[in-house]
Amino acid sequence: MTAVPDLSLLHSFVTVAQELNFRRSADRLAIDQSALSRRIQKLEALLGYPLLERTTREVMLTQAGQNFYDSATRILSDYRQAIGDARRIAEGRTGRVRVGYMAFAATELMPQAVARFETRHPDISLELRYMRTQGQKAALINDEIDVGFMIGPYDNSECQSILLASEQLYVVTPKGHPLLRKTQVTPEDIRNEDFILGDMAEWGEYRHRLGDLFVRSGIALNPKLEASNTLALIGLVAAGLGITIYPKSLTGFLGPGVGVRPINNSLFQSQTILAWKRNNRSRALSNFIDVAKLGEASV
Amino acid sequence: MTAVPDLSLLHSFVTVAQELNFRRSADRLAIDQSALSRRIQKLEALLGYPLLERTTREVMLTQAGQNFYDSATRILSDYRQAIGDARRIAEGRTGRVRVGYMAFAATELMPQAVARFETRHPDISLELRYMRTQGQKAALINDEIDVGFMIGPYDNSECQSILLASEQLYVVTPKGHPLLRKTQVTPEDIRNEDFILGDMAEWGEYRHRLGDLFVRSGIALNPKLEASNTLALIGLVAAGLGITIYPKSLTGFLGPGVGVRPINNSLFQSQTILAWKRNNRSRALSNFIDVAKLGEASV
DNA sequence: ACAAATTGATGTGTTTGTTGCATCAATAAT
DNA sequence: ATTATTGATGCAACAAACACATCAATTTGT
Repeated sequence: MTAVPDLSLLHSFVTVAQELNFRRSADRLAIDQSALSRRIQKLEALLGYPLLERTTREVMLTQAGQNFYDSATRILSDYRQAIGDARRIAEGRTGRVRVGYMAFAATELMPQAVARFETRHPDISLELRYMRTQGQKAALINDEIDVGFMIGPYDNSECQSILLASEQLYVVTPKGHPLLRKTQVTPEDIRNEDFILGDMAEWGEYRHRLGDLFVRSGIALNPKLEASNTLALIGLVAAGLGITIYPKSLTGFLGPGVGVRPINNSLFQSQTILAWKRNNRSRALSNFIDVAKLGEASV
Repeated sequence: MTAVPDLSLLHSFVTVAQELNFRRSADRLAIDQSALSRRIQKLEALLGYPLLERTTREVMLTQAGQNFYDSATRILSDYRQAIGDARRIAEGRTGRVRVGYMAFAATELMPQAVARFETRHPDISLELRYMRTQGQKAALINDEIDVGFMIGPYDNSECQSILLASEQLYVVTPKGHPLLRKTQVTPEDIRNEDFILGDMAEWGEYRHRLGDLFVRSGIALNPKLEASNTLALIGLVAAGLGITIYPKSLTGFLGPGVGVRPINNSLFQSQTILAWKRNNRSRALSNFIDVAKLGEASV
């Protein structure tokens, strides 16, 4: 590894190269002229070639010195830039937060958090990535995202999370379905309905959560059909092949062919959490979390 | 001006960021672990923000640290590159030599020197500029060229020169001219000839030199015609309007309409020198001079 | 469950390197 | 000829960085 002269030497040289006068340069550097003279000597000794041509009356740059000066100023400037960049990141005034989000947060929670964040922290860039809950968990562990809007709860020693929203689940039925005659339905009401759900690949975590809910309510969850596409799923419901269950935030996006009713049971909630890795000390991230908390569930 | 941490600190940080272990890093840096620990502390204190997250068992980069590391490696790499570039220039292994040349050197001296130089120093680029002797002198003083092939001698305290060639002067006459009956002519033979010379603007230095020669030979130099263009000048000679005087190296480029004879007098020589500024310490230049010397006059 | 090893941090005396002061020789200006 | 200014240098004083020994915290090995 090549010997790399200290920055004090480099800075001294740059000053002398600008002033072409040791005494004035020494004044600017606030050191003695002799010290500066020795610094330049040391620099040249380390490099192994002269940078300055000096007589007792005049100082001028050698060709190598001219070239080195050009490089040195650029390097010092880059260095200061790097220090400033890192400072901005450390202070959270810039940087980047990679945000994962899934469908249930896509309509309200994530957009609102993002909107608040952008006004408060315009210097911090956000990268939004649509990922399902499972993918977000893996992405968090692998440091591919910094924070994720996902279905909760999530217990993992490496991660921390807060509950952002607990929203009522709704049944989605074809238009004219008997359930729509009531203003709200109970778990009992849907015990014998046919269910159409997204397949495990697409709805993995949600399916697990729903399965859990039904077990705890003493109802069997037997999906009659599976659909891998949301539009297709709603289409199947509208076609009268069965019903499905959606969180409230998505009930406004279902089109005209279906009707919705809330499930009147405190268990039938979908929790959306915000999760991040504990060891991620990014200031930008903590800023994002703070902002996202403003929409936190008051439950 | 922002405080700029020393390179030893920067280098230490880069090492730790790579090893993520203080002891191993200290070994690599060949210093004590405690010294390294303090270096990192000092760096962070200078910057004002932490770069590393350390527990007693683990070291990891903060975001600012990661960013700073990326910048730091690039900066160190640029720095080493700059040192190497300047070294190559200092050693004359790269660089640029601006060469001025005039007509008398254009056919042999300059091309041969350039050819030798390009094989020996392929990394050094040459810039060739056609200039007359007077122009070269001004260009040397003004640092517009590094070295010049010109008519000598040249005495100037700022410049140094070596004699490259001293070539015989030839009379150039129309075909069938009486002087051509002799194998060589004397100054006396041309005492009463009509002379056609280039004008002062084009032939300035050469005219001065010729005038000097004629005075020292006791012969008046009365140009009958002046031409500003070399081809026109030779045309006028071929047309029988007079004779002119050329150095040997150019006698092969005169076309069919004229004849040439050497002037049998040791004074009638044209000296071509290589001149450069004394304070030009460019290694590339001294390399060029060394190569050009190989064609030096043995006189 | 307990001892041994490994982590980074810290207290302390020593050393190395840098500085400022005074002065020098060389050169330019007056 | 005198004076002022240039960068370089000898030397003593100082400050910063260092190695050594040790610490508390934590993991590893048995």
